[in-house]
Amino acid sequence: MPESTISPLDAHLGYWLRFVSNHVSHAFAAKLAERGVTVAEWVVLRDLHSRDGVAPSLLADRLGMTRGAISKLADRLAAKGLLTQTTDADDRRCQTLALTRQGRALVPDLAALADRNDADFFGHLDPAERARIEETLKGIVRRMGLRSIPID
Amino acid sequence: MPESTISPLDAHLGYWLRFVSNHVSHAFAAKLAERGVTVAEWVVLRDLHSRDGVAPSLLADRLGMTRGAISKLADRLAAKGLLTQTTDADDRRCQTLALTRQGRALVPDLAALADRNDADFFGHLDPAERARIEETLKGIVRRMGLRSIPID
DNA sequence: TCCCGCTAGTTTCCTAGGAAACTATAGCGT
DNA sequence: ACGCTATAGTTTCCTAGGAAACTAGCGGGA
Repeated sequence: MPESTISPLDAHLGYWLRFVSNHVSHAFAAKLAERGVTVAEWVVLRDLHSRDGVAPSLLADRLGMTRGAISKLADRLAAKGLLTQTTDADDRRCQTLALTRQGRALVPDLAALADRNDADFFGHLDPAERARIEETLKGIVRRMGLRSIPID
Repeated sequence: MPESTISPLDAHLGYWLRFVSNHVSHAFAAKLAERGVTVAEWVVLRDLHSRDGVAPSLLADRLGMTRGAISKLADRLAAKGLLTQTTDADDRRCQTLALTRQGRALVPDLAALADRNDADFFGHLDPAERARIEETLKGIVRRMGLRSIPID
């Protein structure tokens, strides 16, 4: 089969999506790193900020990570003093993750970084174009029944 | 700071980009896995199919990976019999990576999987919308001076 | 010529996360 | 009450890749 009949990598929309998405994430990761936080950690912190006091397994489900990964992630965040892991009194298998004061205080700060990062990459877009792309992406999520919050 | 004034995760276009992009990649990875190949390996194979006989460091540069990572990746592909690593005769520090017959034969097969994967996610899009998104993404790549082929 | 420095590739150590086995606890059925 | 089963979380082992130290080989300058 001749080279010319085989799709090049960049013939796929998925390629361009990943290309941009990777750079957006890496840039964001670099910004977060200055605060000593990873992207996965940010997602957990942001999630807990809205709905504090959550079971690890629920978090795993929402973030599309395994319970094992969440277990370690929670340990790391606890070690940094950003959240607490409390074993439930009535069912000692379960635990509840909650932000510490420090963790809660950090979130707005990190959210500002997220805003800035998004503006860096997409701020120049015509708002209508931006909205159209967002709608298209959400449409794909709906159409394909995609669920997990993206981490990696 | 009240919860309502802090951007939610999904307020960012980068979030939706990553959301879709992750699922596209995971789906593709699953398809490739049936052929015993990873996404990173596919990218190398496809790249070598166009420009065979390439130095690892050049590949590292193009793919935005470290030389160390390419070194291991090349070893894996060589172990699978898909490429050869030849030390250059005139400068014995350098080596040349080239597809084996088997590696070359595999590429069209994998390219078909890539086509199918892209169609699964984006096939339903109005071609004009698709083109517009691709153009916007390429515009960001140009505007920000992004370089590496996306792997992870 | 001999060293110095540069370059190509490798190796080691580290991190993050998945898979699956494992532990502890709860709650049900008999 | 006793066990069986399901559930929550942990741990172990594995993979992939980055960072940086390391090795080998080349070539230039004194």
